Amino acid sequence: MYRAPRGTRDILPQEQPYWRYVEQKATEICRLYGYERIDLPMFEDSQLFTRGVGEGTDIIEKEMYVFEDRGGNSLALRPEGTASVCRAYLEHGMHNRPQPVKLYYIGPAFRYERPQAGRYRQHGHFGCEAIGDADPALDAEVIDMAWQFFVSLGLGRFTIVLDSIGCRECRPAYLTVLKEHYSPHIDEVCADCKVRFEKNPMRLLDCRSPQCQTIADTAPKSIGYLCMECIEHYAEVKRYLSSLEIPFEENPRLVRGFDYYTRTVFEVQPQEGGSQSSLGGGGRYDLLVEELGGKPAPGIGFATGIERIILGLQQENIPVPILPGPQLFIAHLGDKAKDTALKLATDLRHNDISVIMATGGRSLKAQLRQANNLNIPKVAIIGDDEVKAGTVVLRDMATSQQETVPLEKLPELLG
RNA sequence: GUGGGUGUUGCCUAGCGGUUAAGGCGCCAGGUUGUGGCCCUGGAGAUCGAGGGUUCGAAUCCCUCCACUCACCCCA
Repeated sequence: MYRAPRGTRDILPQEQPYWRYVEQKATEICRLYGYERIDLPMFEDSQLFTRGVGEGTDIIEKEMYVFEDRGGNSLALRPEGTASVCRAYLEHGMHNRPQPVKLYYIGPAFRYERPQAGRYRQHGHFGCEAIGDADPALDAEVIDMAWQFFVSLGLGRFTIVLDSIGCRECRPAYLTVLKEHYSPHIDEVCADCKVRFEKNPMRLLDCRSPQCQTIADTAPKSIGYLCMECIEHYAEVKRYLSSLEIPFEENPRLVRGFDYYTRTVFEVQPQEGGSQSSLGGGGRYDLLVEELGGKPAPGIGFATGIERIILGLQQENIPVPILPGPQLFIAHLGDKAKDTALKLATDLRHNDISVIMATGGRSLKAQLRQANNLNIPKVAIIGDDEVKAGTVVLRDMATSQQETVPLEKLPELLG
């Protein structure tokens, strides 16, 4: 028997209310903040991600679904959305639109990882990006947006963690200092850190291996080596956040898993419970558009994992709206009645009434049982008598009351 | 990639060396005429994750593999 591939799953009807709820909250927040929806391809030229996200990252090195199509092109299922949005920004000349361009997307992302609670190989992403403005007020607005999103969902137990990791000007000097701190101890650190030291020294900081803790704890922090502009930018972001009364926690070791980040980085972390350390995250990427071959344009954005949000909703017992089911079930007895029933179902649907008609030639008893099991509030019963009289018996399933009504009165009785 | 846990019908579970693998939920049907839910009766549905081994005999013991799951790593 076939099964869904490892790390993928079916989102069954009973779970749909959660997805609809999250999507509805996401689109609502985006509407309020003036973000427009963009739908992006699920696969791209794999180079877009290797150049954008960065070659030294886990996502590119071991988690990307790369494949060659029949034309010999190297493509990759998107592991995240930011690179694609930047590509679209360039491809469609969006620098000619009023800046910043504000876009959001909802859809799956793919990473080849060992699945576990809240982690899938295909997972739902909601993200938004503002490209074309370096104003720290925009950083604050994006963080505010993430905050308001989680608040509007009803989630209570989460924290915003904030850091600044410098820019093209100050990062090189910082990395030099960081490497100087590590080089006397390079034999003591874990195997991963030895690689990080060479390929991606920023990542040394968020190693959690016990043998690296002391050295990571005592390592110089990026915020101590920011240039004047980055210091000011970071101070402004924090000032705006404070005036918006967004609580945040600074963590000088927050690094994030993508190479494109500059200056502001942040993460939304659950305070407890779930083993996954992040509900969402984002940051500024002032060099990415340029790195992808465009005229320089700063950007900032964030992305969230929908499965993890839903997990949080379920853990916190947050009720979500139920989705409406059919309003009417049509039961019938006899061939003529069946003809009438089929036509009635169609007429009612034209009047925007959701109808299920019995099929399969079952007894009336069985048809009513089915209506009951489907939780449909009203049943129209049509037999030979009703066909002759041009009526139906309309039964209320909750009260067991029923009355005979003319066919043509049904739309107004149900509408 | 590394480690732990678990695999018996659509779902939950019993059985842990000896008849046709049992029960609950759900599904389907019946309990006289055209009426659901409660109750009663019946039915369908399981190559006991797969392969191999031990044994007169394996769902049950052993080995291998696979899947699921949780955690690490990393991330949404």
